[in-house]
Amino acid sequence: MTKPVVKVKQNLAQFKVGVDNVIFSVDTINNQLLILLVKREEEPFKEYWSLPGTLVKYQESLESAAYRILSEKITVNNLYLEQLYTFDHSSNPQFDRYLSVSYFALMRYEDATITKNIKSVAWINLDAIPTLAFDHNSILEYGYQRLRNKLEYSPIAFDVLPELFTLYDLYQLYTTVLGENFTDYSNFRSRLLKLGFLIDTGEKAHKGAGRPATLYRFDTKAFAPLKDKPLLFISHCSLI
Amino acid sequence: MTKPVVKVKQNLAQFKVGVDNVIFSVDTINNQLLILLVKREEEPFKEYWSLPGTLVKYQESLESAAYRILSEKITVNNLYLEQLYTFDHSSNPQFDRYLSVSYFALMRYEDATITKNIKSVAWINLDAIPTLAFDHNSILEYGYQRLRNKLEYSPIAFDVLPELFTLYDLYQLYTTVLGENFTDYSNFRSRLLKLGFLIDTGEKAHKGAGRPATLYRFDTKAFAPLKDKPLLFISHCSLI
DNA sequence: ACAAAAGTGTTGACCATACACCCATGC
DNA sequence: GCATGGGTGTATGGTCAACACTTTTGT
Repeated sequence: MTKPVVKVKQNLAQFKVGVDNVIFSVDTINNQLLILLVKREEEPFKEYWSLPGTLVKYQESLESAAYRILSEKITVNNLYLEQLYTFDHSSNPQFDRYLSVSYFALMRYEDATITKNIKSVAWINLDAIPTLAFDHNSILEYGYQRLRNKLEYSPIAFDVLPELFTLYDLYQLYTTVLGENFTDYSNFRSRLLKLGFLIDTGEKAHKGAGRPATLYRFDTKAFAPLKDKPLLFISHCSLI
Repeated sequence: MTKPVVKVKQNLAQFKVGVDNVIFSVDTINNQLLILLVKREEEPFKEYWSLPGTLVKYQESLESAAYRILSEKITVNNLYLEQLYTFDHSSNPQFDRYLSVSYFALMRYEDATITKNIKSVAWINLDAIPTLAFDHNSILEYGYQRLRNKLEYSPIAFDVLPELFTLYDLYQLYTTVLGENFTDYSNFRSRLLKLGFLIDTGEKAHKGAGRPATLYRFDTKAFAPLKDKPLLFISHCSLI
């Protein structure tokens, strides 16, 4: 960043800055991808659903604001959050200019609970998103694209899963976001294990009937050398 | 974006917004990747090199500001530009808060000329970047990562190349950015042609001795169905 | 004729896919 | 015993990297 220079102050725009979050949760049980939306109570776009957002306060960083939005609506243990894009809105020049910095977040549905006593906040299925306030539909679309890319190329799944998880948990996370037909479980399994950053803890998870599943742990150190390599989690060799 | 709501004005931060550009140019003749830097003439960081930046004026969008920086320093025909990241700087609370929105740009070195009469602006080899002002070294690093990713996964090369180009032009662009050993020319060639979005114009480029090269054109329509497919331009199937 | 630049072809090793099959547990 | 969920194995076709080879031009 270039710090403001004193002598050129006259033309400079003053900005208000808002943060809007695209918050995804993965419901692996019902195989749903959900978005957290809030119903607006004021004009403009009164009664429309919108992405949860806020204006940035003094003494609060952008990222803090993003986390504040989250914590005002839900409580969650494991999540992934990153900045998405900054949208510029050349609004009426008689008002302050307005910038919207969007963030996207991912978590498991089972792991997130909407704070009590908050009405007009809901998890809505990605396939059933209505027309949202402002340009939030396109922000959401942009966030969904980023989510898919991140899941394919980065180990964000392990920020979202608990410390110990089964390979089936992982697989379900992937299929819910990317669709059922990106690869079958058997190949997914051998691919991930071959990469060598999943540690067999020896512990087993018992889920009712059936053979108990091995619990794995993500090994950050073993993953480090692969950090800059592309295309780790899914295979996309076929060009068509 | 959520529009400012009137009743909660007291706590809100006011921002100045700056734009900083990471401007890459590819010198395919000398196989160099260059960055446009400017030498600061004021404190802080006087005499340090820095990324070209500016504060955003009234009536000017973020992207306009990014283009303004460019056009004040260089003239260029074909370029690719996109937003990179928004950096937050919780500076002294008695001053306005400051946000830096960074952009990255790519062009060919042959195609870009530094505007006359501008001193202390230079193309500097990526391998010889000094310590820059502020946190510009990390912004640059972030931009370089994005550049490599974009080149691998998106057709940005065709925004940078002229309308008609040879496959060797394209290959040199890739090797200069990604390094010599990502694939050899023969394989690069057959891969790209198999994808079917490069049109043989029939025209030939004569560069002194040697067989004349076929000039190709990028076919946007033929590319469209591949837009959302990952991993088009380089192969990364091998996991190690 | 020869060098230089462009373009083609071939091969072995490896990987992805699809699918069939085996294992461990609760009831 | 058997349904249920977890895990293993294998054959086939495709892809890629490496490298040798051919074609077309200028001098």
